[in-house]
Amino acid sequence: MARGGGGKLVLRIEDTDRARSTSEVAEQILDALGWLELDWDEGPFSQHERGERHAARIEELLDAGRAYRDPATSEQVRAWKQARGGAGYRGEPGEAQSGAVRLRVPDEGETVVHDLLRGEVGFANRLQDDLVIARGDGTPLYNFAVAVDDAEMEITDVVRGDDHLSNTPKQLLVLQALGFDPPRYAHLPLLHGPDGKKLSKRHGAASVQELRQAGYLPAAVRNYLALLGWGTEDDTTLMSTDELVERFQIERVGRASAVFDERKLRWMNGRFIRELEPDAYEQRLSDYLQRYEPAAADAFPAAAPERRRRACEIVREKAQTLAEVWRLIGFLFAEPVDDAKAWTKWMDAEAAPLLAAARDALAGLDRFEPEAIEAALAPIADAAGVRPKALYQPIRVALTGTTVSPGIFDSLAALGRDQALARIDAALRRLAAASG
RNA sequence: GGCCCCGUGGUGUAACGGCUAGCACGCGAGGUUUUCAACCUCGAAGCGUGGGUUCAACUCCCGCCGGGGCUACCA
Repeated sequence: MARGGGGKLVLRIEDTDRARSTSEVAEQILDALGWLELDWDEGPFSQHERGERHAARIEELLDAGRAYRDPATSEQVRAWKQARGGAGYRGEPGEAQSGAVRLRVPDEGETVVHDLLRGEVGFANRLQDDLVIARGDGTPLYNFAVAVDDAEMEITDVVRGDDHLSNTPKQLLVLQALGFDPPRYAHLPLLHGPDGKKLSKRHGAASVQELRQAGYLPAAVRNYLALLGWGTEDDTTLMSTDELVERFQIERVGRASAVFDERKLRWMNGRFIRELEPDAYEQRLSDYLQRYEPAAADAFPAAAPERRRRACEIVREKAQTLAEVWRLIGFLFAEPVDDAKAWTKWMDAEAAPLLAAARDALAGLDRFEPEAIEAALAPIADAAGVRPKALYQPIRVALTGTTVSPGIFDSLAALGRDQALARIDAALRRLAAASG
């Protein structure tokens, strides 16, 4: 956790899910980390070794008399507490040979968590139950396993969600019983979804994948996330990852939970995506389409490099996410889509002569480039005494099938003269057929 | 219920106890304009609440209200 280099971050995947195995969850999380462009390796501790080390530590505590076996059921424990005004449960050390293993918690004093963000948070020991560190069958429980792993893996800093703050005294008690020094703790505020519910770790991994699928760039996601619960003194909003690393200070992170607002992420992503170099843009887009856009998966890579580059150029200023791109440039790689509403709105008797005039003007051009195309088309609407839109929208519908596309001159040029004329001709034929 | 954390506009945040509480997203109104975006200008909108300390409180203390977390032989 050293700032500015060399630090190594250990991520412990401790989540399980009834429907999925731990390794599936791990795979998903690692996939998300890879997308976020964070390097990772699996580390030296195997699942099997962990189990043996935990068992040894439990024995150690049992032998030292700091833990004991207790057959009490949860109902009995509840009754015990009820009878004592909610005091922490205390079993009968030394009696039983079976049952869960409980750690003996001191009756006096308090266990205080030194948190980087919240200062000292104290928990009275007399209110803390003698916590179960292992089940009757000997398998360890979370709060015990985590504490042992932290100690044995020599974790220096624990940064995790706020929801673990009240687990921390339990872990501290385990560490204390085993004679280990505790790591430093920082409990970050939780994130809430737009629905007001908390975004849990389990949803978290899925959520990063959703962000990926929604067409956001890793750099934008990192920037946005950093600004949740943290802000700079000088109100800087847009920061490269390098700048983030340089400026971020965990001590400045706020303590209140934050609501995840996707609209701001969209805006931010738009800023990042427009900053991308042409090659990077095409690469990102290509990867995205390959993964999420079945209709484009074959068509895009199969197209001529020149066309792909052109498509990226004309769409770049318009799309805020990668997910919006195909909708805008698909017409360059496939036939026009069928949008009945667009057709009935713009393709009428008034459109036919305008389209025909546009077709002739385009056919006569020497250079089929945006400026030349604009110069050729602009007079047509003028001469007919109609708003430019009356000319351009029918052309757009003829080329793309819809009313939304990149700039019409750019679109025409990118499509090329042959295809552009062919599509306008097809539209004219369809118009003629309709009018009988 | 008990324990713990938190509370600046709709959202995310900034502000040595001291300026008309700043910035960003979003929203509204204009502008630009071939669609949708983008972009430019202007605008509305906030310190949960009641006390206390102080010359002075968003900032410190207490109560209340509100939100959240933990209260498992789950992680």
